[in-house]
Amino acid sequence: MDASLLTIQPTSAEPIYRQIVEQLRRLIAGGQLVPGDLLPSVRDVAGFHAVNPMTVSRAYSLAESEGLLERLRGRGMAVAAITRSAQTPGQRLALLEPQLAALARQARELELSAEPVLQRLSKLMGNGK
Amino acid sequence: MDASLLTIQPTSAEPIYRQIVEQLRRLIAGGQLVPGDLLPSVRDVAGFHAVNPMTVSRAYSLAESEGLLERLRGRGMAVAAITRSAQTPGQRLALLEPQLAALARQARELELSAEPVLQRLSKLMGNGK
Amino acid sequence: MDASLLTIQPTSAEPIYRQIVEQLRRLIAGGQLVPGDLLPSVRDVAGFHAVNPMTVSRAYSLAESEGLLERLRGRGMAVAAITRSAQTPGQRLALLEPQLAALARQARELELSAEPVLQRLSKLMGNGK
Amino acid sequence: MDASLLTIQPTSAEPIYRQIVEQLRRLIAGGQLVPGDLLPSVRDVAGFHAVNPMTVSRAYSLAESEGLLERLRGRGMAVAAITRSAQTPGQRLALLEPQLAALARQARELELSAEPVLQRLSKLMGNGK
DNA sequence: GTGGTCTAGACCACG
DNA sequence: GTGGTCTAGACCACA
Repeated sequence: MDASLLTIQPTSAEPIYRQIVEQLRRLIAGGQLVPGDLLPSVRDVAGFHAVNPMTVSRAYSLAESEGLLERLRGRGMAVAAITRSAQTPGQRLALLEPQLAALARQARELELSAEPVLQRLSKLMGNGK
Repeated sequence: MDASLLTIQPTSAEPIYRQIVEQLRRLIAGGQLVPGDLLPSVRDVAGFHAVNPMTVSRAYSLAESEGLLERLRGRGMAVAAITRSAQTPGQRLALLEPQLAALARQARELELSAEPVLQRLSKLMGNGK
Repeated sequence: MDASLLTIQPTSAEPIYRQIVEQLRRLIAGGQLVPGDLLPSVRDVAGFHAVNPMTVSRAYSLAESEGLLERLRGRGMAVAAITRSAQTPGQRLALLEPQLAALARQARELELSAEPVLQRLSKLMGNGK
Repeated sequence: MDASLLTIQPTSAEPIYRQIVEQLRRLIAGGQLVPGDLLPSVRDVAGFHAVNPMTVSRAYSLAESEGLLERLRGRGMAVAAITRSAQTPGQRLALLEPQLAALARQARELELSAEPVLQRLSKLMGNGK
């Protein structure tokens, strides 16, 4: 598990710590990181990507507080065994409500009808899934 | 052209001034605002939405510097004549692409299938439209 | 003397009233307007160029206070008989000092040497004059 | 890179924030600021020139939106990598054209011949340079 | 430490 | 009436 696992774009509008957390979230959800996997150390990641160690540390801490990672004292951070998927699909959908409402409003401002928007979104989501 | 034209969410992560600029961009692209239309005055918008006039002014100035609006001295701000309104629906849909992509990504992270998300969005958009 | 004598660009960054004053100054300096000439009425100018009569009036008043124009009661505004050219050339050059200093500073910021700047200015001034 | 890099004239008709943006544009075009150079912090500039930090911030933001500067989060603002510095002297001279034209016009209005104006400017620029 | 955003309130320029 | 500029000061996000 080396530091090159992560991709960081320092010029992006998205904060670096959030880039890391989001990537971890995806890597875990996608199975590229499985429970128990050890993450590269803060120092390694910071050195490899030339970012502030505090930023990496902050990302790890945030991921830990979300239950994505767990701290193994003396060994580092590892992917947590506990998953968040215990929530019901309805609860998870509810988390998207603000984004969905914003999207609906924006489409209305653009005088777009529902059909093309839904079609495009469907495509982006891989509608077979 | 009254101040209720704009929607402002003070609690959003997006800065107020940018919410305004983005909305103007969409309203113009969608043709709800056409070249020459006079916008509500800075003071009207500020009063109506209970925000600081300078915040609105900043939005208008930015929109002007982007070529969206033009100043009619002593009369206010108007939708610029040289504007890329009257876009095709496809071009307008493209303006939503980042939001759609983000939504798709988030749904994937939440392990949500396309169907319930599309259904909810469809309802929010008034799917008959 | 009709209203078409003046050119007004409402979209210019230069205030309308100043556009008018500056044009009057030039027209008088250039001899196109000679002392005694009657100017078009405020109402004519305002109507012809679709600007606010108050703006034209303000310009005329300003020109009057500068000694460019004089008010002939019941007849309107006329080019003043008194000229300002009584000043010595040295005094007039002194009026340009701030602009000259600013230009020198800007040229320095651009790492431009004196020669090309002087050459260009000379050309613009019609160096034979 | 200290705050004395910039010159601010609080009494000028040109807004302070624009004075800053224009100076940055020239300093970058002239090569005195090269891509990657870190600018003095908003607080330093504000303190040094006794202006409000927000005024400086506004200037930096504008310069960023123009592509002149880029934000290095947590470190400050730097001259953008994608920049049109290294211009030819001719291109740099062109940036002064509006000022030169205005000066020529004003000299003409003041009935000044080219010679004394050029002489004075030459002196101000240190004509040996 | 860095810049970003917002407020409250003043004053100015323009029409 | 319109928008523009600036100040003083607060709070936040990010590194």
